[in-house]
Amino acid sequence: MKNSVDIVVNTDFLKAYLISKQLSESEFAKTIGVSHSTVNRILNGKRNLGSKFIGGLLKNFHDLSFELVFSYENKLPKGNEVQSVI
Amino acid sequence: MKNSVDIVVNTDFLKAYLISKQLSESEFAKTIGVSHSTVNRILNGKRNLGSKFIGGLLKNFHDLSFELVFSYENKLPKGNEVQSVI
DNA sequence: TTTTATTATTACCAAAAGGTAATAAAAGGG
DNA sequence: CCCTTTTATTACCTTTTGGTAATAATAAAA
Repeated sequence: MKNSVDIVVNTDFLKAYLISKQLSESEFAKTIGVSHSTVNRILNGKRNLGSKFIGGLLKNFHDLSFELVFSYENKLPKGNEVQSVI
Repeated sequence: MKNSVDIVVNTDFLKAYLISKQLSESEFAKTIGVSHSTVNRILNGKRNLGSKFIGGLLKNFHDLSFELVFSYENKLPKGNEVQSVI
């Protein structure tokens, strides 16, 4: 399989945003229409983004634009990940 | 589960775009970094969008913007879909 | 019309994302 | 400090998405 491009979220930005708006992960999750665990895992880098998260966020937080919150990340084909040198 | 928002693609627009650019589904798939079957299923409404499709498209086709190709769709919680009357 | 190549569709399976519910951690109130 | 409430984390399972490969459909060439 060739190189693909995933969408990733700027977690530091989003965490700061939630703090500035005094929103808990659960409140945020409820607003964008996903479960609190989904939000938690995404903020902690344990899950990639799905269409629900992206859509829910952009649809419900009009002060957050795609460019502001998300970016692209090149994913190498299976088995070609960069290995740790340690 | 509450109402969630999915991202959907304007299939008519995208199909017309591919024709205008003389791109087959396979060529398009290769460019955006997903398999041809993924493209086919999305164009025919048999699959929802994933982050790879969205990211691959926006990253590789700079004349296509998020607003131009995608839109939002409210999904009702499981078991609350609108039933056919027939 | 048969053969070959390209394009589109789908069955099958693997990987990833999402939810529920249980648990842990943190914050307040007494 | 103990009890309660809110918030965050994760184990377990279900649903959805993605790829490969097989098949079907279409087109182009001889």
